[in-house]
Amino acid sequence: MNVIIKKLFEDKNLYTEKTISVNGWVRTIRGSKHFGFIELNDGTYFKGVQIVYDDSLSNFQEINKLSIASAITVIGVLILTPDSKQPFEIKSAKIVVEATSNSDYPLQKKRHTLEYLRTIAHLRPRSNTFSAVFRVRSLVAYAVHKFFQERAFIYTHTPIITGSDAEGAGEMFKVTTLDLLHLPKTEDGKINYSKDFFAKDTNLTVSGQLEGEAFALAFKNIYTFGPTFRAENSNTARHAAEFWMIEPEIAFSDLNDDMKLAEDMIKYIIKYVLEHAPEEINFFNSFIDKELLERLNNILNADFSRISYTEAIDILLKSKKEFQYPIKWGADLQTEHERYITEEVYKKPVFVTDYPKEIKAFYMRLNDDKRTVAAMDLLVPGVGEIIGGSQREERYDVLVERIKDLGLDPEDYWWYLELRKYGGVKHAGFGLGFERVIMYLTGMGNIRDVIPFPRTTGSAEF
RNA sequence: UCCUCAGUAGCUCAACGGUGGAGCACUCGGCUGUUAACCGAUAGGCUGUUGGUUCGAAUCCAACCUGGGGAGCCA
Repeated sequence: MNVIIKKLFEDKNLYTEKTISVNGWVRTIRGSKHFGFIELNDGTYFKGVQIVYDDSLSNFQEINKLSIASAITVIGVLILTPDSKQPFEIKSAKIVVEATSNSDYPLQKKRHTLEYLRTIAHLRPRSNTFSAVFRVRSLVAYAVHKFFQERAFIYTHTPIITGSDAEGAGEMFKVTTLDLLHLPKTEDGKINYSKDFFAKDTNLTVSGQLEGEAFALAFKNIYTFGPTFRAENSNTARHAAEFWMIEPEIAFSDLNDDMKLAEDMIKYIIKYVLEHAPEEINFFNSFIDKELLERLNNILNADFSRISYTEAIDILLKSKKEFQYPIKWGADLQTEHERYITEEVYKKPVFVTDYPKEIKAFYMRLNDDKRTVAAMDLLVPGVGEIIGGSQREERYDVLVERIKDLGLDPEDYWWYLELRKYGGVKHAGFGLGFERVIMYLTGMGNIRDVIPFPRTTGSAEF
């Protein structure tokens, strides 16, 4: 009976004293003259199973010389070992070598730096750390869907290639089939996009929000979950050129409903991962971030704080702390300000709301004070901004004014504006950086280490 | 893009103006319960690149390349 290792850990009693077979790769091997031990990992579980072998095997010499990463099939009996480090092991009766490896295998039986592991992105998922990271990543993706589906949200696939170049969320990657060496030009010397594949200028999406709003005004509650692209020349541990974003959009809802949804979702995800990946979380708590478990548990039991931008400015002014950047109403909060508020003042996630309209996007709803908009950022200790959202401007005339104020052309937003003409109720939404959630849940400090094959400025290997 | 730190054996690091070392890994040998196994031996290098200073440069200087940390931009 062939069994995956995950099953062995889930229900070891079912297999105790039974003959089973397992497939897997050799993580480490400790051989001596007449017997030896193999730690076998098949990828289905964070931990591996210990294989005991001795010279009763016909191919004992071959097995004893296996190098790390060799693939084998083991047939043997599962034996409980309550006095050892591992709960059970397999006493092998037969070991078949399925694929050999080489002595120059770059992953050694020792600690490697994360920087080195990045240079071998094709092999790093076999390491403990990355095995745990990507197993958690898979779980979180599932938890996101589960959370929304349980609440009757419609999963919406917004376009990856977008014709709207005015989403305003950053530099975009151009999409074209034009011959870059022989670009067609118009009479005034500009590139003639009418000759391009889509007969217009197109880019990779920086947000599915505008299309998401269209669907929210048809399905009430929707969410997107897909790849997002930013061509910013960012060089930080929190930015990637290609990342995944979750963007719920809820109709008949205001900013408070939006924040409630965000808080519920974050807590749901944390709870789900704590329940379904205890081995991985314990590993992160031991080797990556000693305070991870405590922090995650605290969040489950605490209400997220909510303060307005204006209150945040007051707190910063009264803090008497020396900041590199001056505090002034109207200026955007700097990273050092955000960190102070979430890490030192509140020591937990904080929603900051109602920012000055000048520093936020055109689609955010203008508050009655005419100075601020119904925006919210969720700041969390260690990672910074994890969510950015707002109530959307549903008033046609106000929205047109805002578009014009920012020097944009209402013509470019014709369909977005039309949504306000036909049953355009109040609605709100937010964008959640998927990778930033993974960072928060694992304690990993660099976004490059929570994406299987990360794309960042100057780097698209693999 | 800016600031800052660092590039030495496969990996992690030492040597900081005067003949480049260690641990681990690899290879070989030993070992009857290991679990980052242990013990012994062998081997492994044009010190990121290019130029400069010097009798002499891994070491000092400059530029570039690559990577880390911070900032801006944001998710």
